[in-house]
Amino acid sequence: VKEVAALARVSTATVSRVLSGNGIVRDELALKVQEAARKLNYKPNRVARSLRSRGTRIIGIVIPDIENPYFAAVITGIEDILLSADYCLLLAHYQDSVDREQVLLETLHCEGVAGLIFTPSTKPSPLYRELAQAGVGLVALAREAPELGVDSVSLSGRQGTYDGVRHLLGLGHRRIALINGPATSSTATERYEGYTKAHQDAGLPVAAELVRNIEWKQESAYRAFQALLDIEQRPTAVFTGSNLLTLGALQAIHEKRLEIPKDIALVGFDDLPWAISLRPSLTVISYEAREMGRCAAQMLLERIAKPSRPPVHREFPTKLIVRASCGAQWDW
Amino acid sequence: VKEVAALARVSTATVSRVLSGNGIVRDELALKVQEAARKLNYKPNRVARSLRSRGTRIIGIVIPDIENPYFAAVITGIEDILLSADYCLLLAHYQDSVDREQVLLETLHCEGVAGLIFTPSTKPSPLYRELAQAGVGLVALAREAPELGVDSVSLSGRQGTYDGVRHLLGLGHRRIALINGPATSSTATERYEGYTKAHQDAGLPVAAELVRNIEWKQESAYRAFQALLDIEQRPTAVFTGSNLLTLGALQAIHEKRLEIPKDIALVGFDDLPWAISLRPSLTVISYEAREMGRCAAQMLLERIAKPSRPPVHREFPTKLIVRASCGAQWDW
DNA sequence: ATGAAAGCGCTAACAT
DNA sequence: ATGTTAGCGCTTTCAT
Repeated sequence: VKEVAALARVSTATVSRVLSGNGIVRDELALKVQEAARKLNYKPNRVARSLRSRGTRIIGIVIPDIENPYFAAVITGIEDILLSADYCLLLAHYQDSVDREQVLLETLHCEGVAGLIFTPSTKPSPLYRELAQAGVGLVALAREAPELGVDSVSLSGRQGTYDGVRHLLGLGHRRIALINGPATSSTATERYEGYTKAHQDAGLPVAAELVRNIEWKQESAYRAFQALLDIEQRPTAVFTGSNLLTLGALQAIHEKRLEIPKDIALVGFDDLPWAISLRPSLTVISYEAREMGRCAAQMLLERIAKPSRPPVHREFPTKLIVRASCGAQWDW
Repeated sequence: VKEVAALARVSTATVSRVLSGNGIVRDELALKVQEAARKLNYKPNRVARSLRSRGTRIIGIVIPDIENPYFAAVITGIEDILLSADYCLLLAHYQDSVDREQVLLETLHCEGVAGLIFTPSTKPSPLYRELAQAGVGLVALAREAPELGVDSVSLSGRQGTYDGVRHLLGLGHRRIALINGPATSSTATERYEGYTKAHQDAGLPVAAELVRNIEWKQESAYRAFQALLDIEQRPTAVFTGSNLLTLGALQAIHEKRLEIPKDIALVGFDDLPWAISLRPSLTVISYEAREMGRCAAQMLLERIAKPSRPPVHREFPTKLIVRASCGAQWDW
């Protein structure tokens, strides 16, 4: 700063005012400062700025699984908004590990992030509350965290599952398997509720043996569905609770040389690029992941600007995209 | 710090020494300090630390496309190493936009990152050089940047493509299409070289009209391959230069009701979870993306520890995984 | 509207 | 081995 100040023949304070956009400076001087800064190729040191002004321009992104294209899309949406607001993104990818989540949250705290967009693991760590109290803006994503009382952006997984299962029911299926995440996961619970409700509304019972709670992993889904295909009264359709689970179920189906949708119909959560390239193409529950990211980012910005605002919630709708795997249409 | 120092009845310097692990302190005192810190729930302010010690513990990750699962896997590998070395990751995802890359690099510079793992767009921005001169450790990933003279971790895309194409050639195919990225991309160039070499080694000519350079996008691949399937002497096989391109080609093939591998055989770059769930399962060129990430992170750590070390390069091998789409085996 | 000066929370250098 | 002190590069009072 000093060099710039010297070159522009002003004080460091003025330089700061010009470059950070705070305070009022005569256009004439401002120009001189900018020119000097350019001439010296001066880049303000953000660390020093953060220290002095007691606040960074860093937002932490806390997510369980970045290899899930869904989260990748969300991140892209977040960037759309936050980068143009001159924030940068600190990635806290905890790889489905609660311990790791804990450690990462502590680091984020130390780094003094201005805000956090987070998808907590099963039960949100108490650290979230601590961060909130420390004045860090929080927005919960995809998984609700009502106990924290923070802004949230979620997905109507219940309705989505309901739509998918009802669609299968409407197609005449009476034994519909549900390959779902762990019972401890709120996401999985939602899916289960939708599944149950669809049966109830149709006046049909749900068969407990057709519901499987497993890890959100392809391999687990593969094994679970293998087993399910071996039971006496094999299901005639399956609803899978996420993209990875769909892939696992698919593996099991192929291995048994079953034909989709003739032998078994399939509807899965999450639409992804490969869903249309599969044969048959996949009937899925789709939603605007990127849009959700944008929304969360926007909320965070507003929260930072107005910390006292009462918490806001927004639920994104899902959409049933009927393709071939459910058997409702013949064109693959 | 002061409060901790007061509670432990030592100086702030001692507190710093204990908590940052530098300097020597009597165990007795160290314990007292740690206890005091815990009691006060004290978290050192990393911003202040960075300012004073002239160096952050932040590493920038510069990548073109986070929605590509390949990059997501690389990031996971990077985390494996860097998080345990107490670094955090600043995500600079430039979404295939050169302008965005530029802006992000500037931000990273201002944030004072200690190092950078980057996959540059076509021609590496001069900012990389600037960063290197400013003492930031650089490791190039996936795309070479020989002009920068920095450490690099790359992939033998040439050999991989060679293997894939030779495999198809060996199966008797003589008209093999190549769906490739833009000619300006070094990745695409490599693929092309492998493709050409395989033909040369087999004493076969390459038909220029079978080679298509397009954007790394599913939609582009779809249209390109649609066109390719309409030409007079239709190709009997196709090699796709990346996962997204494979998906696009698949779409075109399905649309024309062609059967794989009978009507058209397919081998593609990148192995992904869905490759085995497709029918027929995909023959692919595979490689250890996560391992590449680890390697890059390791290199960066070494570079930071020893800035003067001559640049190191490491090329990861690829592996041809023969499944069903190439027609070499009957079991799907 | 501008400048002078203080100080953000730490750690490094120096002194003991 | 520990304490004292200065200062990292900026922004923000407080004067003027």
